[in-house]
Amino acid sequence: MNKTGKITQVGKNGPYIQSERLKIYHKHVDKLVKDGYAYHCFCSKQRLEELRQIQEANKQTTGYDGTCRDIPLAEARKRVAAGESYVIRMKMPKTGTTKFTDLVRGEVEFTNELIDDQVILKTDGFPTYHLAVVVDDHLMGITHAIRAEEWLPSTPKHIELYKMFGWKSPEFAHLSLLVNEQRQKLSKRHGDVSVQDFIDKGYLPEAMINFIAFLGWNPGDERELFSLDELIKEFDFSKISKAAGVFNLEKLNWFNREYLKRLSDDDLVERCKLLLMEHGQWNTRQYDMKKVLNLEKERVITLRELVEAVGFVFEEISYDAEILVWKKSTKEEAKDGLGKLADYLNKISVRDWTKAGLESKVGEWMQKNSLGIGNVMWPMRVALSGQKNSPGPYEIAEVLGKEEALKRLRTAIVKLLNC
RNA sequence: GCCGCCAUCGUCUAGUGGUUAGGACACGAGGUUUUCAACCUUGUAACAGGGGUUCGAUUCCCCUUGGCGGUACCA
Repeated sequence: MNKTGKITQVGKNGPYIQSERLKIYHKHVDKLVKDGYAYHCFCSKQRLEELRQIQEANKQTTGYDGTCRDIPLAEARKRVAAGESYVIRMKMPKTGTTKFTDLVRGEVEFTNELIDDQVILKTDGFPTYHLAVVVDDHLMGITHAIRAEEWLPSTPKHIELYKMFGWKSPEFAHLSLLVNEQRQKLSKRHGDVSVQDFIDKGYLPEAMINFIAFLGWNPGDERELFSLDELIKEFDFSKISKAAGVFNLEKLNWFNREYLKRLSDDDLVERCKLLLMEHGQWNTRQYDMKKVLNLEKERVITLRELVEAVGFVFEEISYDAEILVWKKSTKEEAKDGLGKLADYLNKISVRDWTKAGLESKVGEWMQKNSLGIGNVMWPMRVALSGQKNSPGPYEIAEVLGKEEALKRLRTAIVKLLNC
């Protein structure tokens, strides 16, 4: 895909757009018809519909009844020339079974008689998937058809088509479905979300890949964190599980947090860039983005949550004065402590204004003056963040810088005076 | 209905003819902690049921049950 979202040609077996391959499909269908492996079917949709209803009413296997199967080719051609509309169906053998070895399921066998004469070319001249997949895969040199389990029942049709063309069929591997909490196949119709939705929410691609890969595969030992390269290196069909996997959001969240934690500062900033721009917080020179993002990195699940969580750094904070008071403390103590703290902090040089510097200096100062959690630590943290729950006071102070931190402390003191 | 696939903790799974059935997520408890997270310790929790085969089955076979998928001029 290019920047405008248009699919561009990459391989050397193109064209890759179905409408541009119509001639190819027609050529192959013609061959099948000529060889007696496919036939024109003139049955109307209406007749087919009625047929199915009757079959259902009689509890029979539904499927095409073969009405047009034995129309001589010459006659069929005449009817086509006369303008009758038609489709082309493949002529499934009526006897025997189709057996194949699936790379994940092992031997699978289907009774041919029960398999429908599948439409391979529609009235509008387009192929159905069944024809297209076989023709394309062969022409494009596909060696392994790896697809979801929902295709397993139509595989005999594909194998039969390969035989009709005289081609070698690829290896088949039918992967178990990914299902939702209700254990149904994941689909938009059930309100399930797409990969793009997760990316938009700020899930990391590598976490998604790791998570999904482990839904149905694992290395056989207890390792869980795998990069794409490692997955490729260790992958083995025999280790794919056959049961459907439930898409478990909790586990994805865990993976995402693990990957988030491991991101380098630079990488983290880069990945949050777009999100920060959305919030109008990208071009603020005032703060060091690496430090800002590190503030909340270990407390959130997604990048979007991260950016939202650090909002308090950039925005004017508003909060209830009451939360400045620690649960085991009083308003007076908070006010008093905050006042003393502001005076003390004012004397600290900008050079010492780091998390570690503040921690040791303020710690020492508190000890000397018998101050602590209730009158300093808690109110300070709330004054800086405006939140009951937040990162620690010293790290926020460092990020905000001396000037902004002191401003927020003074605001808090005023708030306490007025309530 | 018919055809097919599948079946170990709630979830993802490891595992073997004889194991205290292991791990991870989630959950519970305790610890650490100025809050929330994080972190550490720890706990609860599974072989769907019934028949075989076998000295012995969670493991191999059959049946049942259950779940899912397919049954289109969709993919």
